[in-house]
Amino acid sequence: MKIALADDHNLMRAGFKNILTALGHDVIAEVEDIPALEALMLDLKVDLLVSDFDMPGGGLLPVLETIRLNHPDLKIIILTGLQYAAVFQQVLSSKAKVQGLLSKSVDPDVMQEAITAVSKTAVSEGEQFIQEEIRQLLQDSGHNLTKRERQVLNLLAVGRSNGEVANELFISIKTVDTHRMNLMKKLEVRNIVHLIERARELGLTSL
Amino acid sequence: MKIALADDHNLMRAGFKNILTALGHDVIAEVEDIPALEALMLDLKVDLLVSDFDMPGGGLLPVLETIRLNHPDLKIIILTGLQYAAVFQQVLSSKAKVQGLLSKSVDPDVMQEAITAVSKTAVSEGEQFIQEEIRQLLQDSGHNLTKRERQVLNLLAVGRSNGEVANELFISIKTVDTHRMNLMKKLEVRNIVHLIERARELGLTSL
DNA sequence: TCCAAACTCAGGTGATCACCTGATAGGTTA
DNA sequence: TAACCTATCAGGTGATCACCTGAGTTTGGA
Repeated sequence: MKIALADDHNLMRAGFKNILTALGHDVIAEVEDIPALEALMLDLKVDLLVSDFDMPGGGLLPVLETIRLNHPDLKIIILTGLQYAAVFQQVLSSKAKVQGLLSKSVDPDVMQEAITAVSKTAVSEGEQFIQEEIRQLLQDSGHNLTKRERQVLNLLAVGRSNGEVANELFISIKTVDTHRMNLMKKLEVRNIVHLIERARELGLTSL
Repeated sequence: MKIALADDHNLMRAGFKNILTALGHDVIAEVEDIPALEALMLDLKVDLLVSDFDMPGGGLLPVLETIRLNHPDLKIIILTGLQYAAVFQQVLSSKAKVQGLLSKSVDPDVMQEAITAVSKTAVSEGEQFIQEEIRQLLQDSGHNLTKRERQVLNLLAVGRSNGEVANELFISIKTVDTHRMNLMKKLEVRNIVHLIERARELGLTSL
């Protein structure tokens, strides 16, 4: 199996490479940020892409979606050190059609299992190998914010005041206030700091 | 060289192990959280401890300080994925007398360099191998919060209001207000969200 | 087409925040 | 001893937050 590796941590990459090589695969390319990944996949042909989720240089998913267009059969396994339910949801529901989702704390054994499982089924079948812990986490998280509420939350999370949010979204301060109140009710908090904190935990902000 | 490895990410550990083994060292123990590390080092004799900084189960440095008491000659290299100046400062100024400080994005080559350098000098000499990037970061960061200001900041960072901080520290709300104002001046921000954010960037909070 | 949800906005209230000046007291260092 | 920093607290002001009720409009789905 020919594999491309993406991770911004050298040591992590070196580790993967060793593990993957030990499993009999060929790591034929490595990159350490999003732009490099995008460039690499323009003309490279690999069977599997193993990529870290949080790398510098942009969002991973949009790039993966682009890559997917030219590589309909490429298997993709994503690793992440993050523990936010919504991150996982984003990954799983992305048009990039990711086949595997693992936490970095995963056992090498489970990783091998994931690779085996992923390599056996075609991308078109839509099968996904999701680590047990992640599956659990996804079940536990229940939130249902509206589009507008997410927008407001994102702006609040980067330190905007009610007034500033109102200006940026072209709505009244009072409307922002209402959204904020609804957000706090839904997320069960009583001040901004906790609101932001909770939002991050759920991965609702744009990080 | 007999080495103990501590990291909560299995893959990372596996990677280290491969690299270290390739360099001719013996990884004779691995742990994945702070309590396990503490327990392990009670009676284990190794030459070098390679440890991740941010692991579950408590703060690393206090445990290292305890370990140091029984292992005056133990070499310690710390790795971290965090990019906060104060984290580095804490590590470097700790009584644990850490010999090496590396980012996880470090080159395996540099890691080898670090191990070599560390293994050559005695702990008592106080030499420290610090990765170039970290050295840079340390130079760029200039802040000087007082003890009380740190306390207040830590409480604010976990979502306490002025009044709550006042109660917990047995001081007046007005005093808290003054501290808060001074904090905002020193950290050059204009509201709590940014204050907390900035504090985290600098690693001033207790994470 | 009709309902429910989402989005919008207003009015009001008390608490808290952000910002200021000024003051007292203890500790450190020059 | 003087200068300085730290920590404490007070008074005040305008802005914002947290919380509530109520209500009109738009939108999407049944």
